[in-house]
Amino acid sequence: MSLRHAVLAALLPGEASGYDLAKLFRASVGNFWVATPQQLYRELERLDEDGLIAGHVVEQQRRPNKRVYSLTRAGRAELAEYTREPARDTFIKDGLLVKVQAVDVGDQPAVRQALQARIEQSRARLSGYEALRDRMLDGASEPDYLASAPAVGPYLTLLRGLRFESENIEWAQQALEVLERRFPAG
Amino acid sequence: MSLRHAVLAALLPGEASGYDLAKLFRASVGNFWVATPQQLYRELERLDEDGLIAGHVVEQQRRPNKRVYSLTRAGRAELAEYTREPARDTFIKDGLLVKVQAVDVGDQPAVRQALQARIEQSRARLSGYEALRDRMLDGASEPDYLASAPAVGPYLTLLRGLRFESENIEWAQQALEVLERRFPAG
DNA sequence: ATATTCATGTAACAAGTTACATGATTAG
DNA sequence: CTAATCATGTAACTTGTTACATGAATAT
Repeated sequence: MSLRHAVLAALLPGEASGYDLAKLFRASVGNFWVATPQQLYRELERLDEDGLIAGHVVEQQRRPNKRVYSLTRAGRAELAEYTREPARDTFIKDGLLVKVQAVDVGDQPAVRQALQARIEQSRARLSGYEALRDRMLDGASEPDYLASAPAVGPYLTLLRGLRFESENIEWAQQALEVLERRFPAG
Repeated sequence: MSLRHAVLAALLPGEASGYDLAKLFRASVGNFWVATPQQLYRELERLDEDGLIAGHVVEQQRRPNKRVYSLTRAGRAELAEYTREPARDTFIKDGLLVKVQAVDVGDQPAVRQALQARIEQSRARLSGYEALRDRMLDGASEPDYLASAPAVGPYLTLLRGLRFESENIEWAQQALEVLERRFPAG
């Protein structure tokens, strides 16, 4: 299990609350590790118990108080250790592909709609990632950024997200074209 | 949960034993749904109980007997129904990306090795998918196949696998180049 | 000789999902 | 005035993982 390492890696750029992490996992980190807020809150408790992160309560006037966590030295060491361990394979589950596999016995219009929805979702994510990249680059060229930035890991994973979503769009469009030729009416 | 639908979809092209399915899920289906043999055996029992698949024992002389399952009418209907249901998002967990995210505090040579291993794994899978595609096409051109084949779903999901693995290779190569420039020594 | 393939399972444990629960604030 | 955001959790239930278990046949 390495939800714990995904959480540690997500905390690398800086401290965050459970709520912040939930947003991060919906946005950028979600590209390579999916987790629900409930999983995150539970994992944060454990990481805190194990001394890999340290939390402190930030009192707020107009908002509920929040507990903000950051990596401890032990947490950083644990992450470094993780990069040395053999990792399990990519783990993917994509219901849309199950639908496409079943399209010949299924409901064609429904499958097309699902493909169309995927295209739109991927476009939205792409925009989000492009905005994130622009914020990271902050006007610099990519080579300059990669040479001078304090860290390149988050940029590389972002690149992967960009590629993955573009790929999704292209494949879904190809699938739609095939289905249109195959079932011209419905 | 739709391991059950992934299993039903995997049985679409024809009957299979638990062992056969385990191989399928390692090979082609594993592109969009990962499952271990244990999960599969358990799910096959349930699907059988629920009447969505039917199994019969095939007695073999030189091999252990096997239980071979095929879709029932109810199973096919369940799959068709699934194509109409709203699906959850892509669900991805990729430890390699966690390592890359952590590369700046981690062990660079280890991360590079992991990237290299991913490239080799993806190349092997690509070859497997290409062989599968050639067997499906059986000498026909893609448009001819798509027009005349009894089903297009399995071909479309295979295309996705091909794209996904090519993509993996390109991204990993890009990441390696970035790391080589960033950490020229180690 | 040794490893891999064929073929199926049980049991204990760990992790993930879903529903429920609360409650103030701010943006539209 | 309604929806979304901020902020965190509990509890019940469903899944998934790992280790163990067996045993013959075939490929190297």
